[in-house]
Formats: sequence, structure tokens, C-alpha cells
Amino acid sequence: MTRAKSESDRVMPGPDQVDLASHDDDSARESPRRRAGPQLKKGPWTPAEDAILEAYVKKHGVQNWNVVQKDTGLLRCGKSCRLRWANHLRPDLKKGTFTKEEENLIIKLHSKMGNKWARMAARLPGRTDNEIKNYWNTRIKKCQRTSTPIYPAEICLQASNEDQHESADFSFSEKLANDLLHGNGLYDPSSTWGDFIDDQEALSYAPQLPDVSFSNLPGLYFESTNHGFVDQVNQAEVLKESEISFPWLNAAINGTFDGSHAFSNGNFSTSRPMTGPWKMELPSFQFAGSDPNNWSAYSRTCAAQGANFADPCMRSSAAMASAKFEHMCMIPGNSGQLEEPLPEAHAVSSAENQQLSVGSSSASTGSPCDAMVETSELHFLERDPNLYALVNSCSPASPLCQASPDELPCSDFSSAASPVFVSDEPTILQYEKGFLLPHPEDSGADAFSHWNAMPPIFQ
DNA sequence: AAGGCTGTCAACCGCTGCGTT
DNA sequence: AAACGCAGCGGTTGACAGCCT
Repeated sequence: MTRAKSESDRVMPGPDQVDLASHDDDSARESPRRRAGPQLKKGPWTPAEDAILEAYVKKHGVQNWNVVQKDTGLLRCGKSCRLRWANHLRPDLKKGTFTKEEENLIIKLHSKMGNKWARMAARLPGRTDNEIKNYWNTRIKKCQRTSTPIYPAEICLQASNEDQHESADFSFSEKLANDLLHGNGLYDPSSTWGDFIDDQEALSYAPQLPDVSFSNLPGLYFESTNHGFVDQVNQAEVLKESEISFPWLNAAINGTFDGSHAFSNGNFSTSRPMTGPWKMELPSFQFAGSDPNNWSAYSRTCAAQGANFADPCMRSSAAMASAKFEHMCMIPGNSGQLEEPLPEAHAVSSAENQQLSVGSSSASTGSPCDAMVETSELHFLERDPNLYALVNSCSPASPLCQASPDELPCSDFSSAASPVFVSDEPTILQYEKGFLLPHPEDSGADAFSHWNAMPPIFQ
């Protein structure tokens, strides 16, 4: 899209829009002397400002951006100057829309790196992290709306294959690990789990997880993924799949890992450092925006069919299970960003909670998930309001919750196909209990003992 | 024509890491 | 060791243009 009006033509902020620099976090740390300096301008840059900055940088180079601001008299903080230069005035910038090759590269890089825009930009000469970020966010929205895969199969496969040969410090397999933690469902449908297992690097992350509290790990994964297995498919088959795909998972359930990577006290203990950046980001709702039409093919019994917001956990797992891992890449909505879907999920959750007089004993909040959280050992949820909101936002249709299937907004829901939905079953409690992982502080000998209460599928 | 929606872009904000003092 | 200053990163927001109803 061409913009008829260039940025420099935009109306500059009026005097009332000129903000004090003290609002800036950098400025807030500045010395009192500098804080007393001139008011700094915000908003779009004018051509005159651009010219001043450009001339200065060409003459002096890029050194201290705060000095630039001082020396040129620009009413812009150094941070703003740096951004303007890096994103607009740099001579090596490539303008215009991304080429198809660049788009493919971005997709591939994102499959490997996640939201590492700066690193991706380093692989795209003339492109800025901001451009790539904007492109990706737009793509996310588009894919969500059109129910198209964020990661086209061939690109995923390509990335996966290249991963064996590259020395990228944040490989596709690591991204995969990351996304497992996030509950993402973005994996290559053509490259099945078998492919990943065949890949010497694929899934190698499993025992190589950093010393992140293990209590955070499978919980997130199970929450987002494994619930629906029980609902949708032959459990033995699923178990078989999970054994194949997640040797570490089974080892975890058994309390041991093969090789030198034992876990104890609720933590993975790694024998070699995690390569590349690893951040325990919040899990994403990967499926919130997906098209029900896509899922209906796989999950006729999905309790969430017909709901505006279907439990992403359930939908993801249902599809994964039903498609037998053959469709794990085709998940629109994988933005790696929690923020976008979360409010929606939360809002819908609230709305549905009001609709449902679930047989939950959650007297305080009415949310079945609340009861779970309140009575759980899931301390990390309590500590993390976002994660709490995430779990709490689970639709009552989620097996996480204790809603009766009869009360679910699904006409063709089959309770028989989903034993965990039987709210009165003691197994629900066990399920939750087994589901909830011990807090690191509860890392006694029996810290994982209630894993034995896992559903049969995990035993 | 008007209003809503979506896409695009630029800029800001908050935070982190690292080097220096 | 702690405080400080800076660069950089990723997330978010707001403005604007174009399209659609």
C-alpha cells in the first residue's frame, strides 16, 4: 500500500503534545542537570530534523546518541535519534515492500528464532527489525483471519532440514522446544514428529532445557496440548505417539531421564548450557483465531464447536490428536504473543462463566478454573498474573475445568468421547492434581508423587 | 457520502544487558 | 559491589490510507 502522505507531511504534534522528556525512562535516570534541559519533542520527525540528524551522523558517525541530541540541538532524545537513524535515515536501508524471497526468509527465520526481530533483521540486509516486526504482526493477523498457516509446510520443512546443517544458536529445534513450552502448535504438518525424531537435533532440547523450574514446564505444555488427547483419540495410540515424540516427557513422568540429564527437585539439570537465547516467555494462545472450519474436520466432538472462542487448549490438542500429528504446523494464531488473544480469551471466559452454572464448587469466582487454581499447587500461576489469566481464561469447555458437557455450548458434544469432562468423576480431581506440578519449594521426595494420579494416558 | 474495518507504518515505552565510574 | 549511562530489543500504540458496506 502506498501512502499518499509521507511521514514528514504529517501534522506535527501541537505544543500540547510535546511531552516532557522526564516521562522517558531513560531521561528519568538522567542527572538532575540534564533533566532540567529542554523539553523534548515527540511524534513524527520533520524533514528539517531529519536533515540535521543525517548531517550530524554523516559527519561524526554513530557514537553517543545523547551527544547527538546535545550537539545538534534537536529536541529529540538520543533514543529517538538512534531509532530515526536506524529505521529511516541509514543509507543502506532498502525501501519498499518485502520481496517474496524476503518474506519466505522471514518466515523461515521466525520458525527458527521466534520474535528475535533484530537478529532476523541482521539476516535481511537493508531491512530493519521494526519492518520485520510489523510485517510479521500483519501476517499473524492475516493468517488468523484467513485460517492459513503461519508457517507454510515447505518452509517449516526447509527450516527443519537446514537446522541440521546450520550452526544457528537458536535452531528450529530450540524454537520448537520454546513453542512446546508455549503450547504453540505450529509444527510442520508435512514433517511429522517422526521427522523430528529422525532429526538428530530435533527434540534434543528436551533434556537440554535450561535450569528452568520444571514445575513450569510440563504444566504449560500439558495445559495447552495434552488435554485433548484424552478427549479425542484412542488413548493408547496417543500414548504411543507421545512416547515416540517425547521420550523426555515419558522420562519426566517416570521421574528420570536417560543419560546425564537427570531432573531432580523439580528442575531440569543440564549438563551442557543451553545454546542461544532462552526466555521463559508466557505461553501463547495459538489457536484463538483459527477458523473453526479447519478444526471441525478433525474434531467433530470438540466441545468448543460453535463457540466464538473455543478453548484453544482443547482445539489444539484435539486437532493434533485427531490428525495424528500431521497437522501441527497449520495453526494460525501463532504469534508468539500472548497479549493479543488473551484479552479476548479472558473476555469470553468471563462471558461464558456467567452463562454456565457449572457444577463446580468454586463458590468464590464462579470460574471452574479458579477453583483449580485456588486449590492447586500451581504457585507459579499465583505469582504470574498473566499466566493466571491465561489459565483462568480457559473456557469452561476446557478439560481444565469441570464443566459438565451438557452445559457446554456444543450441540454434538459427546461426553463419552471425553471422559475428563465428567465433572463428578473423582478423576477430575486427580487429573487436576496430577496435572499440577509441584512448586520448587515442594521438592521433597514425593514432590512428583501425584504424577501417579495422572490420567491413564500418562501412566 | 459516511462510517467501520483493515493494513501499514512510525514512533514510543518499558525493559535488559553491558560497560564504565 | 553498586550506581549510572547507554545501546539495543521487543511490545505496543496511534495515525493514516484504502477498501468495503
